[in-house]
Amino acid sequence: MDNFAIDHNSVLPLHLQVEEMLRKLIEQPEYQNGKLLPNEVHIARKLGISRNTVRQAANKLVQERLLVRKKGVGTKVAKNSLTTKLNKWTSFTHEMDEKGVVFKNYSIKVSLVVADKEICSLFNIKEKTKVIKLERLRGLNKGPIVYFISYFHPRTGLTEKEDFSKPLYEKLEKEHNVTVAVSKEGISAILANKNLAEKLHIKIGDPILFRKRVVCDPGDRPIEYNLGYYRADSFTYTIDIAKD
Amino acid sequence: MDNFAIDHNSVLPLHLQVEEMLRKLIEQPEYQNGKLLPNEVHIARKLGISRNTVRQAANKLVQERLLVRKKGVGTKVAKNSLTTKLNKWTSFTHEMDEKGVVFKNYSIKVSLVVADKEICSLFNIKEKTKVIKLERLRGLNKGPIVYFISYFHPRTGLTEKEDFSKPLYEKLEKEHNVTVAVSKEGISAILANKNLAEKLHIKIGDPILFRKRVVCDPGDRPIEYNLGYYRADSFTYTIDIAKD
DNA sequence: ATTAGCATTATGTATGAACATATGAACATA
DNA sequence: TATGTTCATATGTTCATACATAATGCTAAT
Repeated sequence: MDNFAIDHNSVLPLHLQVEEMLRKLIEQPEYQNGKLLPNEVHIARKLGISRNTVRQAANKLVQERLLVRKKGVGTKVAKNSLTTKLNKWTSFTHEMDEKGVVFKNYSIKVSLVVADKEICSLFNIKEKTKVIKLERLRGLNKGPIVYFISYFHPRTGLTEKEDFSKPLYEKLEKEHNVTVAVSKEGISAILANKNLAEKLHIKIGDPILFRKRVVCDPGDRPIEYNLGYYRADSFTYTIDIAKD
Repeated sequence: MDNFAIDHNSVLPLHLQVEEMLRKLIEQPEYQNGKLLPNEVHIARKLGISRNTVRQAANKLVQERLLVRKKGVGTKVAKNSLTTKLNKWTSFTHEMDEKGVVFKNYSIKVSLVVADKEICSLFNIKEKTKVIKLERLRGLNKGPIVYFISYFHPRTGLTEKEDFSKPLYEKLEKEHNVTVAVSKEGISAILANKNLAEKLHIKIGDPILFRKRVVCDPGDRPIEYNLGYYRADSFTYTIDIAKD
């Protein structure tokens, strides 16, 4: 911390600078081993900024469970128990949202296909019924992250000519009066085959997080059958089992 | 909001009072439909408190993804997309931690059992080797939440006489010099049988979140084989797939 | 020796003020 | 019509300050 300086002229807000500083600081073995961090007042004075700003920065790390504070005692690095690093992915997407960096579509393909047995029994429709199939490759600017395949129940009224570049669930709600709620999910890990490897810009045999999902309306009627293939590097996945 | 008053004499901090107020406020249909909340300055003036305190309260909800703020525009309720309510469980446990309310053991049973085939192959030990089996029923004051069964690799040096009421992984690190890191997890949902229903205080047939987990040391050698049966009501589970 | 109480320390809560910056609307100009 | 300009607005950042409260250890009274 000693050889670290705040740049008051930087476009980066002070609290973000301090946050970065703290992240680096707490990597040091002493702090990993449970030594108390310098106290807030001390840090503030040392960096020549307000205590509030230091707190604002530290709050972020507390929120991420990297730090634990104890009134009257001090602040230290959280025991690296199993829960550490847990919220990496969710907070990542949230931050992207906040900064306006959004998931974008790399490519979209819409087709009308004959539903296979699994889909027919899931959707409870006659065999050989045709359904809309949507394939999307999505990711950030730096590259694709997930490859989605979706099948939609005829009930949705979606057609082949639909503009699928708009946000999907928003579209369903607004234009087709269909509200959604996930009901069942299953996840597993698979290895990339040639097709997936090319799409996701990874090597054949690289790990992929595979998610199978049935999206239903509030009445628990299936709306969408969704297959997601995620690049597994640095990926944290969250499932919601809550019913209410 | 109008018929709401701040109690400066309450033991409850102001920001918590405001937080509660906001939670109630945003349940109203108008705000659910996208209407902007009253702005921070207005709320502050109205309640007779500082804007910072209002912000502190609102921050919590932003953090939970219940609210979204937009500079120069205002604050409104987040679109209830699929991610809403996602972090309920993790944030719940975190808050319990902060308040010192901890998971406690309802019952503990330790035994020495002959490892079955699955465990032997997983632990890479000879068939019929005996291993320590630990059964724990854990939860909060209001009742049990999870039933764990753990099998430990002989390498850990754990014995039948061990005091398992202490924190498990802490114990392994300090007393047995074994550091842990989860390596593989699988989760699924099952229905409660008679045994589980009795243990978890639920009805037979109620949903249970089943987690199978192999806990390894940093060298990726298996330490523990863990089966967890979680009450599935209001339960949100998070998996970390990241490797680094 | 044990305990009650006190001082110290660090975080927790709260205030009020000021300026920065993004947004969108109204207005003006080319 | 299209493009700037300005302005009001609401959130974002930062500051200095004050007091509350929990934890810890020391000290003095029992």
